[in-house]
Amino acid sequence: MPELPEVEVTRRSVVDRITGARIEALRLGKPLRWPLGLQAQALQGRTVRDVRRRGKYLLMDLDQGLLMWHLGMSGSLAFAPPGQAPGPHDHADLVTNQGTLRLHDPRRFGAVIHVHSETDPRARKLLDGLGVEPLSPFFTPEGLHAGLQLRRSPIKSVLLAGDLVVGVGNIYASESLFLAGIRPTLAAQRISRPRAARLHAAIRTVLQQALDSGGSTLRDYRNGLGQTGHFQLQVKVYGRDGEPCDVCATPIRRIVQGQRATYYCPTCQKA
DNA sequence: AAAAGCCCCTGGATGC
DNA sequence: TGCATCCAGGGGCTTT
Repeated sequence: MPELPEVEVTRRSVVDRITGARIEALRLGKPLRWPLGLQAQALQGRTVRDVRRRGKYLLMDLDQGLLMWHLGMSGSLAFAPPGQAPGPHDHADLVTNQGTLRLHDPRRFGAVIHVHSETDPRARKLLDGLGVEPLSPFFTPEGLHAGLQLRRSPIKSVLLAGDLVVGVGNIYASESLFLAGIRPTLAAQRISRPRAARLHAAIRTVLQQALDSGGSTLRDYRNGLGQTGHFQLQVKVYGRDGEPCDVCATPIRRIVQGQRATYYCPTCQKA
């Protein structure tokens, strides 16, 4: 679920309130994807300095150490109403003097990881292979084109892989390719320079529009204030199998690539 | 080194 | 209503 826009919306909705907070406890529920790393005890008394985002990871800088969060497929991170006990799908409570940040994650693909710093081997293992941030100045048409030249996989799979450009998940990969007019099955290396430039622009446009809409809520997603996103109301192809394309009325098609659903318009997205 | 598959887990929708 | 099946926004790990 949570792709770059959802993670970024979450970050923005919690950063002000959690920054400067003093951690009283980290209470864990059912096990998440990875073990915490250090002792939850070690977090007691630490102060939150900042919350950053790298790809789909939230990086919470502490006065000593770093807390990494991942929302997986079904996770959301939000302040719990005062006094409300954790439910069956609440698996981590960061209790602070400025409120309790609660990770709600029914499928438990999410993670909370405590490391000494970003250069900790455990952190590096997860962060080192990540691609460029699509909304940063380091994401350029030339760089994208050069990276695509090295890949023979279908462009949709390359976008999803996250080692070239981060944060583009299953919804936004389909949406970006639609906006760029590129067929998801096209081998990445066959994308010309001008089309790579269009794709570059499309990725930025789609992610920015999603950010402006507060992300997409298909089922579980909520921001740090418990609010849903609305970008799902603007999708052109994702989840619209058989419905007419907004542009040309051709029925939208659903295929499977790498065990994930892909949606596209066979008319608007030629090869 | 890149690419393809497998798997983690739970709940909701659909179909019989 | 009950049960089986399929599907889901991610991504690390293993194998080829």
